[in-house]
Amino acid sequence: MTIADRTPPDLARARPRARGDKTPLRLDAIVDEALRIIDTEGTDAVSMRKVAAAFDTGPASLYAHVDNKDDLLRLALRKVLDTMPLPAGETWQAMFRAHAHTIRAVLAAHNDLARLTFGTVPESDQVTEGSERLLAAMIGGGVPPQVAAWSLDVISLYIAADVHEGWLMGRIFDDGSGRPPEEVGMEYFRGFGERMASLPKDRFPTLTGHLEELMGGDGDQRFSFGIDMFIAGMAAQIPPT
Amino acid sequence: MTIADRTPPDLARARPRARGDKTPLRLDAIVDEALRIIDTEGTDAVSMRKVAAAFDTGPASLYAHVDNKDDLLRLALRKVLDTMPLPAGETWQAMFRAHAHTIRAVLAAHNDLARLTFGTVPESDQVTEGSERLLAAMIGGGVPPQVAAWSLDVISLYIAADVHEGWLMGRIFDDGSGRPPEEVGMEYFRGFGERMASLPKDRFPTLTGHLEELMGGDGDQRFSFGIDMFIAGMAAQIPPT
DNA sequence: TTAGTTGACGAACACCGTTCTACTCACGAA
DNA sequence: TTCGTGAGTAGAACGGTGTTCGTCAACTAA
Repeated sequence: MTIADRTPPDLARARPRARGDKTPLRLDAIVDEALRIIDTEGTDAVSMRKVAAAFDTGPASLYAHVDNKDDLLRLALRKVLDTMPLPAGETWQAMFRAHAHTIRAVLAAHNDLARLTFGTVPESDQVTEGSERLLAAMIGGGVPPQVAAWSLDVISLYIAADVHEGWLMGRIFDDGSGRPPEEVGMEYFRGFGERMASLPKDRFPTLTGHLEELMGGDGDQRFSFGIDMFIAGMAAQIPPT
Repeated sequence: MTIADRTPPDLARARPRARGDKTPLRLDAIVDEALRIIDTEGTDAVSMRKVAAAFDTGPASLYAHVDNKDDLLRLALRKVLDTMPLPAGETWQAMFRAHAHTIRAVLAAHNDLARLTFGTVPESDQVTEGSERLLAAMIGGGVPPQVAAWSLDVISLYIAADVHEGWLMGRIFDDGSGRPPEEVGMEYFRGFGERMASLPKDRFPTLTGHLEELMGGDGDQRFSFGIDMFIAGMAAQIPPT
């Protein structure tokens, strides 16, 4: 996900047409349905047939409104990005940190939607506005412009990856067995911890000697850690006054 | 991609069975074929039918050797991870930086294989060995153990994401039109630059005032930047002696 | 040698994205 | 107001997907 592009002004592309006693199809309703499926079942569960079924029609009807499935997913992503709060904070560090957490929360609220940001330029005025504010704060705070500029891309990539991986890990815990996710999760990590503990101590003395550090921390803590390391690294690039 | 698990000792699970005058199926050959398809067409191009076709049989025949397609992909990933060079360097920083670049290069040599690492624990003795060396170097160099431990996960995630995004961007440039990728790429970035330059200067003064920084740098430079920021951030956690 | 196990494999299932074609509605021009 | 046309709706079909089921026969162990 790199620097935002402008949001095109008009989301409608096809005019709704009567459908007997059914509600005419509208692009925004189609996008909403795609997003609803993402929110309940994840991005892979979105199929043109499933979206169309929600409108009691077949997949072919959607192609008057979207180019293809990727187009539909792109529009779903855009809808979410347009809800992104703007960055705020007293210092560039506080702003950067808070905004990173905000982006993560917004994306994470939509299962693995975040993966749609990989390799794309988000089409959202809101995100562009956020980038402007963040960039201004960093540069105003003394961060070299090149560092500040590249940080926008790098941190966006990191956030999207973190959300995506968090979602995947969550699916491991929701294994469909009907058992509570907490139970599945504890079992998973117990098994993993046992495998780590069973590493040969003579071959892997550092790993086995720091199991607590390696195994400790939840996803939020690890994410915060990564963001804080990055911020500290950027701060170290500020020339002395 | 988190800390490595031990590589199970034996890759074969089914005994090859005669097939008339055809070569009996073997798991390692199946995995090799999957990897070959990844290397030529990317991970999505791997289908059980396509893999099976290489052995002049149908997809059902593969299921004696792998549980399912995900299993096959997991084994392909493992094969690549087992080729990962071990970290080396005079300082923990040099080692960390070099190894990050090495991991990136190994993964990037296989199109979007990197995405298979998201949300998984890699089953590779080689990767475990590498983690041991890197962790020892960092802790030996004064990095707090908790920082060092979490850095392994965070940086692996960042690398995989960078490789994956790099691949996606590469696909944009290989648009199937037969035009040289360099030409397609230049056109893409020219278009993007024009859109950035067309942002309203009064609304986005910082973005428009730093187009050169925002647009500059290739994927390698941006990756290096991210790694170096992270290393600098970690170094800032080392207590004064 | 015999019996049991299981690898190989064809058929089929349920699903997928998309295109093609026909019908008909809605809009714009006269 | 009327008529022509473009395009939204939608069924059928194409070419594809992962996987299961059932059958045959190769292989191994006793």
